[in-house]
Amino acid sequence: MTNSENIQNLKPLEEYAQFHKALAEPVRLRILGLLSIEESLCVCEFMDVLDLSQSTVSRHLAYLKNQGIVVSWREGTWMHYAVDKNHPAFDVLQTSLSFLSELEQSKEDRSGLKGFESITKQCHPKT
Amino acid sequence: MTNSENIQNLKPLEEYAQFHKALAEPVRLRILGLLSIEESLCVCEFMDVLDLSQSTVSRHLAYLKNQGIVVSWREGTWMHYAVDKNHPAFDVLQTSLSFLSELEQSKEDRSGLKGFESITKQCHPKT
DNA sequence: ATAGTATATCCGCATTAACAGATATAAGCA
DNA sequence: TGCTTATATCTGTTAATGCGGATATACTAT
Repeated sequence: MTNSENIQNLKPLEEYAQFHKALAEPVRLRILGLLSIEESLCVCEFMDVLDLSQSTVSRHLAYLKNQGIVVSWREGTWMHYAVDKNHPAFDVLQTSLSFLSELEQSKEDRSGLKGFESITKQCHPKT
Repeated sequence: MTNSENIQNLKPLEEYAQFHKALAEPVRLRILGLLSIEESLCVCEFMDVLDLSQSTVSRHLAYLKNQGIVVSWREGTWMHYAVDKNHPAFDVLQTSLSFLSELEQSKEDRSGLKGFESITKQCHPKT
């Protein structure tokens, strides 16, 4: 029996690969960079800071939620997202986000978030 | 000026995303799992343990080398590979490999490596 | 019930990436 | 020099994935 015949052992490995795949996109890294300093954010905050369409942001957030990296909850019409501390590989995620926080782009994003908050606490209308 | 207009800041972020992309494939994770316990291995050892073709193993090793995650050197006809401790995100890699080492598949791969060594110290001929 | 706002999902398009076989290249030995 | 062995690269195929616009769904206010 070859080493890879035990399909049962492959599944956790593939899930772990998917975990890294979730972090393998600049957009999702930037989202996580923002979520690591803010308890919760809504989709339009991401839209503004990242300069991306609503559907793009929504899909990436769904991706991260599907991988169990973020949790979400709805308050009225607003969705809130936060990093999930119960993820099996949370230590890896934490180390990854520490490294991410030192990147200039991540600092720039966070500055953009602060600027956002100073203008309004609510989402601005779409234009 | 929007937050993402500073292309100079995006490059390190994209490189970091590529780093995670290198870890986002089960085959490459298994390769790194083996390299984290063996100083150096050659292509046919990977072929045997992973049950993959020579070209597939060679390409994945090239991918990891391109990302600066492994280093390689040639001794005669044999190539040797090792994890690169000088990678900027080595801490992240180390944490990732620690988590990986707890997965059953990784343990199984390492057992397969030991079995390989006990049979022969040299690569067996292709059949 | 309807309109407004926020979010989720679908669609078509374009790009990326993994696979093994075939082939090219490099090093060592007779 | 030619053969053997090890490794790198190319090729065609298949599958996966990101994008924004359009549209569907959910919640709130009137």
